[in-house]
Amino acid sequence: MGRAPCCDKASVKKGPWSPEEDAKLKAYIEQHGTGGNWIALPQKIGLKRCGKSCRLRWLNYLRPNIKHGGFSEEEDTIICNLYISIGSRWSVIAAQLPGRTDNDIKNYWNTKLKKKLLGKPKQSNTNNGISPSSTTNEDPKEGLSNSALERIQLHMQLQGLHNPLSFYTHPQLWPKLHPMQEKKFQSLLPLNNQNPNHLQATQPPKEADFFHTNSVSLPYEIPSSGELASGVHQVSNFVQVDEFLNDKAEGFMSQPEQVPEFDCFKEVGGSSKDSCMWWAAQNDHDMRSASSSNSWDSSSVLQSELMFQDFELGYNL
DNA sequence: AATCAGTCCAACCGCCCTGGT
DNA sequence: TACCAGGGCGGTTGGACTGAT
Repeated sequence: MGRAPCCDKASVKKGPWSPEEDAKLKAYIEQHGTGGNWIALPQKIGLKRCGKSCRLRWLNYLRPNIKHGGFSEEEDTIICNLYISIGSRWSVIAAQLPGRTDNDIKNYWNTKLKKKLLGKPKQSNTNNGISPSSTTNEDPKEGLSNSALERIQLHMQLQGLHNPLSFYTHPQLWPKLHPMQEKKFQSLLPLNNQNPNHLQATQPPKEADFFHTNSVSLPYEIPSSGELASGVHQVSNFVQVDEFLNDKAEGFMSQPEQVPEFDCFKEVGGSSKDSCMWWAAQNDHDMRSASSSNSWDSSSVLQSELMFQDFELGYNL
């Protein structure tokens, strides 16, 4: 079975667009608009292209005011913050960057920015053995999504830490949760660990407990137990954290009173930009000077509805 | 000069969502 | 309410390009 194709694949042209095809498509849309039907559009103008292909070509290349390449540091900041907050929702991220397309941002992230931010695998201890490349394999179905892993890594770096686990040993660095989220987060903790004020374990975890609880195996190098200080915030099931990060956990959305300020936008547009400019130190990975502010407000995911509104504005040209 | 590996990015694929009937 | 077509989106692919050997 399977869904019927949107067009006759045998009779449509694939591959790179020719200047003539571009000109045809652009001229027609500028004059008549899309007519609300991409599927029928190529037949109208005599293009042997799939309607979806036309739509993609228009949105990603022919649309007016499209920018290609040359991402600024401010754009990097926005992309990074939004990726941490909402994950790989490229269309939403693109809506915050005028002239940028989701495809462009996605490509930029996958080919450049991710490497720039997470760094390449190193033998040194500058990133404590965490290897971005290692997050792309090793049976991801048993653990966190790659996206969630990257976001955790990025957030750790945003905290300006060499040792990712030290994040969990410094409660002052933990992200500020919205009361509703904190309540939900508490429900993910072991019963003996539900102190709403401290989010601290009552005893040090065993080695690698944090990453291996519930047989979830993470592709991280786990430090020795000696590196784990007491007070580690232990979560019983990391998959639940993945859901938490990915906004899958119930009870967070669609309640207007839960919509807080969107910190990352304040930082980008406001004066406290310092906390986002941490990659300026990318060459030496010296994050010690980075802001200690809790720039990652997990509740920012609650802003997705607002961002979708922006997205609509951005694409309803 | 030839070959290989890595990078980049335009374009495609296929699933999910939504609106119309 | 169920079904269907089209739109939207994220993930992936393939080919061109570049740099290293």
